[in-house]
Amino acid sequence: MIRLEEGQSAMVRSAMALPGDPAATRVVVAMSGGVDSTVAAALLKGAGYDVVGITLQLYDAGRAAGRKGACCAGQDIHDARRSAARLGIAHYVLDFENRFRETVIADFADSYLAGETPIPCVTCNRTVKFADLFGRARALSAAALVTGHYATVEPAGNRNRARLLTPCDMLRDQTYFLYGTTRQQLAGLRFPLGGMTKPEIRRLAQSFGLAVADKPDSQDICFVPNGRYRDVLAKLRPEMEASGDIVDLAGRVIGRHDGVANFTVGQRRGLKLAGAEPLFVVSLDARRRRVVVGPRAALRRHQIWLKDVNWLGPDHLLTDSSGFMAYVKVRSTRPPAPAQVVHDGAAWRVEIEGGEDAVAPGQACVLYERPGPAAEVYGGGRIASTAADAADELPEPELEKVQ
RNA sequence: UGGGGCGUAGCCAAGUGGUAAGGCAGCGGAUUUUGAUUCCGCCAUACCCAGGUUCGAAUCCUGGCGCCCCAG
Repeated sequence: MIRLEEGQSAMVRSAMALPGDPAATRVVVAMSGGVDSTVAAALLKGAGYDVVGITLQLYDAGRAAGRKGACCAGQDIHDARRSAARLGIAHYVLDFENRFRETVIADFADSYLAGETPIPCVTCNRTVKFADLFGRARALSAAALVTGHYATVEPAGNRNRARLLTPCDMLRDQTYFLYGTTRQQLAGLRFPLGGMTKPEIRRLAQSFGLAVADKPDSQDICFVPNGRYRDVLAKLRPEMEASGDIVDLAGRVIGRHDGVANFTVGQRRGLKLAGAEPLFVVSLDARRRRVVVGPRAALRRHQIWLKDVNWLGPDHLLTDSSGFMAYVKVRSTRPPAPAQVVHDGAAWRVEIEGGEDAVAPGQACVLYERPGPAAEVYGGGRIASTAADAADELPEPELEKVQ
């Protein structure tokens, strides 16, 4: 039985921001089998909610069985089931394999085929987790769907929309993977770990006597065994194994590669080209099966065009045709950078003040109110294309310097 | 076959008598709920070959072999 201190319990209820008696309030917790979502379930149970745990089986359980750091198959499902039993909550495992294959994995493969670098986690969150799983939660009369993400949902309250905010523990910020969540989804979502730090979660897991307390954090793409995403692609889309030329910035052929999908913008390793200085992938040309490489200085980008934008921020920001100021992230692991965002009809353009290196089409560009914790996530989109700077020219002095 | 130069790890390259720098590539690890980046570690008992000089040679000498340049 999980017991929380009175203060803790109040904190959890406050974070959940649900009306009514917790005991009469059902919440569905998406339990991946990892520490975070397990502690989330434990906290809710401890705070008195009617907790139902759901674990999704997303891909071939056999292949990933026993693999550390995965989620949503094999060992992780067992971990989730065992944790739920220990917490004394109802628990269901739902087979979403087909749905996951048709949406997340298919999109993953198509994106690579187009010469992009996809983020399957973003697709998974907005479709399988927050659409399909959400539907099941509603069918169970749940007041909210809860996950172990490090992020914060601020319910609508008097405002006409819920807000997505960065968490307290910016080292664990997962909003980069959540920008695609719709306003409607957001209204029914809760992330109770948003106010806590990872070390705190580990300690809580210990104190609750959870077997997963020391389980390693998940990493790598969950449905890719051994981190070799190429093997998965080769099975799904054999045509992606086609070899092609590696060319320099001037278009000269300087090597061969064995499949565009093995590379992403900014990548250094695997080119097998020895030179005076390291070479990086500057762009991919899927149509001509070309990998364009250049020196580090050629990676800098100041301008980005977005597609499939999901807007979560205040609508008044979109009324000014000259755009608005925001802080943007083009990868999960770097702090957001100041930028001007111009929204012109269907087109979204982002001008990053200092530029960012290695901006890969297919990756996400997420817009923030400001850097740091408790900052609003304005939304974001997929990176469609990029330009070195506003004038669409490479910065000459830098290029000369490296030659 | 006159003259000159060069031959050091997969590539480039430092080292001119004292017991093999560095970069690139590669491999391994750390970091990372995507892909990358980054960081750390590993990576020539061996310096084209054979003799010789020397306490000691990749470094000096002799002879091969192989490249390159100039000249005719």
